[in-house]
Amino acid sequence: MTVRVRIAPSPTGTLHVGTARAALFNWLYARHCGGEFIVRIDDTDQKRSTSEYEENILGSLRWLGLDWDEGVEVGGPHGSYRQSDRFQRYREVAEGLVETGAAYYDDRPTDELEALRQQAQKEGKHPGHYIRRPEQSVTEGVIRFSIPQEGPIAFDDLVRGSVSFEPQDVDDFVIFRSNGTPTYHLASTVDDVDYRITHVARGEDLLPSTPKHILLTRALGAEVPVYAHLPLLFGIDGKKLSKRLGAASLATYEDEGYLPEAVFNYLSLLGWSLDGETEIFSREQAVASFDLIDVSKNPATFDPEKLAWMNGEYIRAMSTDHFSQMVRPHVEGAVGRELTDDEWSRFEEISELVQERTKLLPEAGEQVVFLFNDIESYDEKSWAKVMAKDGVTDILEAARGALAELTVWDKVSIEKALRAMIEELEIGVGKALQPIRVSITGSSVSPPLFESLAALGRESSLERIEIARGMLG
RNA sequence: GGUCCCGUCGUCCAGGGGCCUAGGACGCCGGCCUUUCAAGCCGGAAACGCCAGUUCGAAUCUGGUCGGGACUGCCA
Repeated sequence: MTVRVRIAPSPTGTLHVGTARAALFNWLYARHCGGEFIVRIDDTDQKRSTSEYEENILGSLRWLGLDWDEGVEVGGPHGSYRQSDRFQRYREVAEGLVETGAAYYDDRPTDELEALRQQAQKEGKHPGHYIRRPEQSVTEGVIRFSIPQEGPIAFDDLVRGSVSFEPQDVDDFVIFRSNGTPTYHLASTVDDVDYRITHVARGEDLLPSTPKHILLTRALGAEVPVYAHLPLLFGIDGKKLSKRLGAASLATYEDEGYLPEAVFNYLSLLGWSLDGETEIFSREQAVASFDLIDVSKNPATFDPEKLAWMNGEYIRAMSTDHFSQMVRPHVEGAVGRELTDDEWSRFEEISELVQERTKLLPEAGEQVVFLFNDIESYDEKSWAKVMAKDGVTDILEAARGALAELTVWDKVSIEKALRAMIEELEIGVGKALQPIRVSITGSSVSPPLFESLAALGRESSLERIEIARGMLG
């Protein structure tokens, strides 16, 4: 039997990190088993669904490298993979279930239902306890699924083990709304049946809904899929990862300069591990050893710091050419204009040094603006720490003198000249170099100085040292 | 309130009766390297929620307890 798994995002928002992780695990499982990964759009909530969100979601999945074998945009043998195209099908199923007696119409008003819920709660019972099939049958309103009050509903969850619910604790849930649209429970279950989904790996928040889906599936006369309820993801504050806390949307990570490989790698480590030791690994390695049975049961906290570290690892691992190419838009963004190829070659002189110092792509831009723009203002702390000191004027004058004599402007000559100067002045290397650094980069933190001077060029370097010297009075 | 799920360093993940004086990673602290910052290298602090039981032996099995979470909608 071919493994068929799916991710069924609902386009009521951007792709959430938790959904992305669920998609990732499904994808990994499909690839590991040589099965099929399906992307379906659960847009039964027509009020909140938009095509913009759908595009965002699909774009993020593609960015992560999760390709799908069937689904929206790529098609497949099961017709449309968008639930809004299948409302007729759901209506037929719902009405069919009414005919067989598995479901019933219910026209009781909301406040009446609410009263029943409160009564049940007061008695320490499940809220849906009294919301069962009424004596008097009606032919309009919502359609509710009638929970057979027989034995417990038990199943073996791939990550949780055996789980069981008593039928009296499962409410007669609505499968079809009075406005003629299906609910999530109906549409999702019908689709899983129609599309021959074999394994349903989804967030643990859906565990309590699983008995409903199992009963529905059985009422449809279909085989129940294997379930795997994935642990939830939490934000660093210990609360459920939410949009309000920022960065819950995968697209944000793309914008902030994270690499898809790093995000893929990091996400796969939330609730799973390759071997308990290896942190950095390829997609292929993950595919080779991934199995839903190995997914951990406990919820995980999404740690942006570890992601950032991992992103840095990936940045350092790429070729410098590739890095330069990736980082160019970020550098141009920081500089504020497009750079000519001539200017760009200045960056390339020190790109390797920048690469080592970059965790997030945009950081590279900040490190090298000094190469292209004049120093508008010096970093306050840097100035106070290194420039507002005795002897700095002498150092800058000496440095300018030494550098002005150079006929060859490259790293080796610059270093030689400056070291000779330092020896003459009989001061510490750090003490001598820091004022020069602040003069030409505006900050006490920068890429290595000799290379920076070389890349900046003779004219600008001398000029900046002079300007800084002038500011000291 | 009810149902279900979960409890190993601050965080993520190993360990599933003896190999555990509990391992790896991020972060943190200290050191080395060093022209700053990174990177790299070396070292350190840091956890089996608690109580019983089973057993020669429990982080691992069982029960209870406490804590956390999810769900409880004509959202998904």
